Amino acid sequence: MLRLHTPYGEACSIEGPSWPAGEAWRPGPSESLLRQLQLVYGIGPHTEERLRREGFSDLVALSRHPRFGAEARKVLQALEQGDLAALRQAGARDYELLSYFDSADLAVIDIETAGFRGWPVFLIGLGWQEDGSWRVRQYFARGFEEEKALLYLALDFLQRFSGLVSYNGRAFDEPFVAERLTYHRLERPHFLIHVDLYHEIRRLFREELPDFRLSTVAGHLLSCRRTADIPGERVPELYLRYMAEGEEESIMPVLRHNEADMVDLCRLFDLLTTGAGRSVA
DNA sequence: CTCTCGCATTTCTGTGTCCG
DNA sequence: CGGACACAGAAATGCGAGAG
Repeated sequence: MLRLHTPYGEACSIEGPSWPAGEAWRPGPSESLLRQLQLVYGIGPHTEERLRREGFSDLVALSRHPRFGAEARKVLQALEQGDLAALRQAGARDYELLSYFDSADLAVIDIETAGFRGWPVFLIGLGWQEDGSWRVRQYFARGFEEEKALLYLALDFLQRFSGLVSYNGRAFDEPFVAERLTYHRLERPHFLIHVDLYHEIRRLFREELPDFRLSTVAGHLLSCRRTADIPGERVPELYLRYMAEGEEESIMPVLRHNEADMVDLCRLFDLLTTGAGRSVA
């Protein structure tokens, strides 16, 4: 555990594991987006199927259609220019816009907090790709008084990334951190894309999984079993005990839990984007 | 051209589920 | 406990074909 100095006091960083990443992709419009006729206003599932039967297999073909051609050309232009706002407007999800980003521009994030609302954040796990490898790092606050320094360190590190990857982070991690930044009068960072794997995995594996908690999903899709992991709801209790008693042993299960979540998240990301990550890290 | 009917799409409303 | 999103079903809107 490394003690780091900031303008707002001290916090800690912990270097995590590193392992080979899945194959990188070439940024640009993706094939699957080009085949999505429903990006054109006025086309739903039924019309898309009918158009396909008539031979309009992608947006390029549809651009010659008498009725939908003009609108299809607009979508094509947005695809070529990488106009993320227009593509979102047309119905593209952030996951589908990933192809416009280099994998090195994305940071995976998972936070641990002392409670659900109004409580401080005390641990921020970050994962990223560097030279073809995944790397994981944690920023840790040993007490509530170190939260601002922790946020400063995480923010400083995140500056080099333009996108976020999380699990339920749109609803939890991002608004939670935003609220803590406002509390500490720190500026909120802006990301061009936020891929929330929770919703994507729910859509893709709706029929196959009993529930969609991260541990369940990782157990099924990554064939990994966590030994002696703590459930998330015990995190606040263990952190409060750690602060009261100062015993490093009480917080170790939480640090390991967050690290395991981070590794699982990075590997799930690899699995969805490149099909890699099935092997045990 | 105008009106109407039937179907497809969009919008609205409600419910369930994850995160510590 | 709050908030974002997916999904499902209902209500509203839009479009095109056919008849007068």
